Amino acid sequence: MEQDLSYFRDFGEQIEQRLDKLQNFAERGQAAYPPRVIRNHTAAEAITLYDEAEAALPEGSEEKPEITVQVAGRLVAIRIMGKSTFAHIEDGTGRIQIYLRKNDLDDSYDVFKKDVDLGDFIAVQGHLFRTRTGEVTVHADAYQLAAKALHPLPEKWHGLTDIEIRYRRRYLDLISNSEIRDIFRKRSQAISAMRKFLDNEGFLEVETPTLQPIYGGAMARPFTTHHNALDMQLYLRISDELYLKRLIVGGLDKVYEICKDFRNEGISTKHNPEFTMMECYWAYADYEDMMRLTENMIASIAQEVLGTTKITFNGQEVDLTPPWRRLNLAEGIKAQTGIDIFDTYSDVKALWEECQRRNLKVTPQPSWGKLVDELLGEYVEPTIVNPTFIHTFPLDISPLAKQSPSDPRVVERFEAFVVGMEIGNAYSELNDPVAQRQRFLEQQQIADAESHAMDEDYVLALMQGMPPTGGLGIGVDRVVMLLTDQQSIREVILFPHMRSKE
RNA sequence: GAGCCGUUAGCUCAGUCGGUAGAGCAACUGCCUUUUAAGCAGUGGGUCCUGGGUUCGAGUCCCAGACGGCUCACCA
Repeated sequence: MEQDLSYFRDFGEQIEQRLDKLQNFAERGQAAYPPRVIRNHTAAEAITLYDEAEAALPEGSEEKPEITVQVAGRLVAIRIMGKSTFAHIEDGTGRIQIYLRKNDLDDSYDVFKKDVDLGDFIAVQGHLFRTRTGEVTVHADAYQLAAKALHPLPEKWHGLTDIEIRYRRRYLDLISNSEIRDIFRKRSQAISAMRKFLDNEGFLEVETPTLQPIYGGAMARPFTTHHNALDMQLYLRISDELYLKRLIVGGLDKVYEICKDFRNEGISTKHNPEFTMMECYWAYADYEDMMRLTENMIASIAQEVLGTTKITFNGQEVDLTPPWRRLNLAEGIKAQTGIDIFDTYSDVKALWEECQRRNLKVTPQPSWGKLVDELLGEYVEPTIVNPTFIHTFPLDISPLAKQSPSDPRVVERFEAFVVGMEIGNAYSELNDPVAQRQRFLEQQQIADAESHAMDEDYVLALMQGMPPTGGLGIGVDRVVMLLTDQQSIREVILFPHMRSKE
């Protein structure tokens, strides 16, 4: 069938020119998209090979290494000087310069000048040499087009800076901005390091449902979907907490899962509708054990990825070295505001009036815990730079956490903060089925969109008996933000959520 | 969801008081056999985000909308 190129010709002058060049390859009987090309060395390997061969020569030797390589990559720079040309190709390992001469290549040199473009992939065979300026370069005996690019590359000096295009067409961002590739390499390393740490600690990696009949484990609005064959409404998980704790009931004493959670809420520099969460549960541990686990895990990830636990975030020095500071929530609030949430403001009304005076809003209906949380968010969290565990939370905003034995108003829970950002949340898990059912019922009284749903199937699991357990959730994207010094969560998610055009 | 800012050539950006739409890179045509943001000479390339309005005349002023960024709200 005749190829219809009219669609592509509409993309403009430069695409048309490239289509014509594509045609030229076809007319010469050369494949523009061959099934394979020969590539025996990466760019980095070729350079290392030459460096090492050179170093192996005797001191003061006039000899030069004779090494033939076959490299391939995307053409990212071309400098044509009449009958000779320098160019750079780039593969996943980096860049290498290539050198082409009319003398060596004859007709195919002219083809290169005429029909090969910046952005195309080519395979080059030749011997390595070092240029006058000292750069290891492949002197080409032959080259072959590996894949034609129809679109020109972004500008070579400034790269691609348009944020919208960077996110929507991340491949362009990755092609032209090497520091972006580095961020995502670090993200991958951080997740590997997290797995390695948890595996070493004896945790078992498990997988639990993304599609859930009842959503739970967090206070958030869910995405809903529908299963046709079963004709039932399902929710995309907002958390995997309740499933993981069922596994603790089942005797898997240390489990973790790294997965996407989905929350149908606002988008911001710290929130993406789908985000990556690590949750782990540890039988016979409590929230203080989880603090130690958290600080050791984050420090170990930083060490693995960055080689240090001292980092810079937004110009601030941050030390992730354990042990992290422990700050009692009530004491933190008192220190920043003078408000004593247990004494003067121990009832909702008094605290609410105080918050009103300070122009703080709590929706839809204020409870003591929500007001305390508001004060925390407003006055304490922003002051935190170095990692801090804020612990001992109000009970009414913690329906899955175990009540403190010394004070019925609070639970054994902490949130981990670094540079004003919450990166983790953990507690001694509530394992009393009667108390848990009661807490769910109390949540029903609140009856706002984000109160926790009654989950009788989960209560049934607790009725089977769950050992005392510590649980922890870590916002993986935020940890990556921290490690890569990025202020926006979109910079650490390859394809952040975007509104569709039109 | 609200407020502020932005959207001009493939990319990065100028565009004065409302008066013929500009530069660099990229592209095209020449010259150029060790360059590296190669160089030199020349040429082409525009839905000025979209739709209305004001005006003799709108990239520029007004209104509405789309998309994005930041801040706020909700949240991790």
